[in-house]
Amino acid sequence: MKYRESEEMYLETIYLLTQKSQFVRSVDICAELGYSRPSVSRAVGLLQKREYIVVESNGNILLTETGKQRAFEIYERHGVITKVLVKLGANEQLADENACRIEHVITPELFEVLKDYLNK
Amino acid sequence: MKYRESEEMYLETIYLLTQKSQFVRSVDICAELGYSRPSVSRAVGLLQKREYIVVESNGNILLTETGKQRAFEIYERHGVITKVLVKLGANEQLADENACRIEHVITPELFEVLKDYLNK
DNA sequence: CACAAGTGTTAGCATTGGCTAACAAAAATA
DNA sequence: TATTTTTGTTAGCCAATGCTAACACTTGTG
Repeated sequence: MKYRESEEMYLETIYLLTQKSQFVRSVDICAELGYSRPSVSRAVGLLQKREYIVVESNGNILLTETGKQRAFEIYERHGVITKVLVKLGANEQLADENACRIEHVITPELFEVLKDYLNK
Repeated sequence: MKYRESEEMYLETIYLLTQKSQFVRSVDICAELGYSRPSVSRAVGLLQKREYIVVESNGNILLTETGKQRAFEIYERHGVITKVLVKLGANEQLADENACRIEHVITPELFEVLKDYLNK
């Protein structure tokens, strides 16, 4: 039904954490997002069911190919939007904060427009 | 808890409908938003409880001062965002569609930045 | 080894916000 | 006038998503 904003945040977070540590556990996501363990636990379960991640027996969380792809898309959107906002006059912090919200709602077509804008 | 996106959509819709017809009933909102009567009925009840609208005995819906203010803010955000997106290269339709989503999530600070961008 | 701390899960609550089914009242039409 | 249509409401379903309380298992340390 909805665009599942929270799912995207979880994926993006896992992607970012994977960049820096190889080992990502539920509790790391809690720390990063500031959510409770039960909330993250359930979200992780859903991501698993939707085959975006695999959870190893030791608790290590890995992105599947699909998950990686999806996560990267979001990460990329985030970067592009941030740069656009900075170009429009926002400071880094403001741009980043708003990119974080906008990244979940724009259409793919608009994303293309924004990319073109950056490259021109 | 959340930014109550749907509340904003309802307010904006009522505002727009008011512009063209003076008389706005629940069923008009249904038509405009494509939601069911019960959904709109509940939303109207909430807007009333929150004192953004008044519903007359004949079913006519009026924005209160607060509601008008709030609705106009959203409407204004919508316009500004649309213009910005067009300036960045989106066509009218795409810009409008995305403005509709973005308008609910950006911070007031970013809105100021966007306004400045348009006026420079 | 024993207890404490860390980590994950289960159960269950709350809110937002869409829906259908079904009913009631008002308005329009035959 | 009588029937149909329109409109609004009530009841209750469902998914997403946050939370706390409480339990269990693992790990690490005195």
